[in-house]
Amino acid sequence: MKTKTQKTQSGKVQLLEVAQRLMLAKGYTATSVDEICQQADLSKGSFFHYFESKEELGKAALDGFYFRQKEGMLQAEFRKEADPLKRVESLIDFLIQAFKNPDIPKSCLIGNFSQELSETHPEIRKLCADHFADWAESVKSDLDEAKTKYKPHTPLDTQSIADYLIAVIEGTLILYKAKKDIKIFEKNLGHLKLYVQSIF
Amino acid sequence: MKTKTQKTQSGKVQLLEVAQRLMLAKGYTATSVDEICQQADLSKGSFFHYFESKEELGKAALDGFYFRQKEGMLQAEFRKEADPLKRVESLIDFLIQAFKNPDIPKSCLIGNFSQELSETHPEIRKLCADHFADWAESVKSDLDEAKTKYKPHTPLDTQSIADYLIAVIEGTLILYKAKKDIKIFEKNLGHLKLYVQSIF
DNA sequence: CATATTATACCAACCAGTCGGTATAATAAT
DNA sequence: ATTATTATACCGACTGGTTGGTATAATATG
Repeated sequence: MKTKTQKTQSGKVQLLEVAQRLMLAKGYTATSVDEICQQADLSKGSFFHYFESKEELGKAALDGFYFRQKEGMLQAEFRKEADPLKRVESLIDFLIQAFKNPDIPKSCLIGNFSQELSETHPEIRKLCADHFADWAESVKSDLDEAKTKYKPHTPLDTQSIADYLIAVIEGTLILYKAKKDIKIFEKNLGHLKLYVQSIF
Repeated sequence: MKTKTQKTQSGKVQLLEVAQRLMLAKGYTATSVDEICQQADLSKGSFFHYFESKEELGKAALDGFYFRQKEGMLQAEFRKEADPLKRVESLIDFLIQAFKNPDIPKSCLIGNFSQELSETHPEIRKLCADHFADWAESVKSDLDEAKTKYKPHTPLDTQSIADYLIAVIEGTLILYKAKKDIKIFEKNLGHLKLYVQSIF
């Protein structure tokens, strides 16, 4: 019956989870392979059995992070909302609520890696750009639907509005890390929501 | 007459400039004291003559960065604009123009340090929070003036609008580092400007 | 048996920081 | 004015520890 992983997760998954947690908090460079192994209760030999380098682990952690975020979004309740504009507004409300949850890390691996590694790790920079683009695309498709439905008088560049939404989130995370005041999420995302409403 | 430092800058200034440049590009952790010394053409002995630790250098570089940015803002032409609302709009235009200049680094030491060090270096985190607060205060005072002058119908939380402006800038920098497309500044700051106009 | 997983031992390079010392110049004492 | 004292700027070797990474072997697992 208990054929696979009954006591604990596989070594690879464990390493990825620890790496993600540490890198969300301290970034890529300040997170050492040794510390990851320690906290994953595995040896360095195991680490380099699963990942051929720290950078490969970084890429895997980044992909895993984005995949989980995307899954969480797609399966969230607000996605069932029929009206596309309300769906965008609900996305913002969903984020406001999510950031109120103390168990949700106030950090984004894509933003962290983009800031820290864009000049030194070109492949990771590219991955960040791709994930940002994919994220923006999913927002853009709702905005396009809303545009078709509500035909606003002013011309709308939905792509750049989606990018803007991401920038507000990433910037708010940075501000939060300095101030450590959770209210910044509600306030900033509130402004963003008002803006989206104002242009439709 | 020429009593002091006519040929080259003092060692301390040189170290600070190199540190700022490297940390703007690669962050704090990935920038080693050795590399700073190499590029500043000074020995490690000299480094620790001027700074008692790497963290103290980080603080000094952070303060210096903010001071320069603030000076640049205060002396900019748009500050002479009499109308407070136009002054805020001109600030945004000023930033759009500034980011078009290839010589201006597309990076903010306050944002970088906040993201990278907030969990590990509490004193630096505090410094970031203070600088963000000071920056926001300068924006808020213009917004307050505009509020008094134009008496908008909707109630305005000028403090949170100022924070929002900073978040948009910081988030846009992160997006830029991934995408490396300079147009993101004009687009995102354009949305911000529209929002500010819409609420007055 | 063979393959996947884990551990141990090790490495060279690099890390922040220390140390003892020198060269120079400003200041004080004679 | 000359000498003694002190402070500043700087150097480069060195330390203990950490870094990412490797080589090899033990242990599971199928």
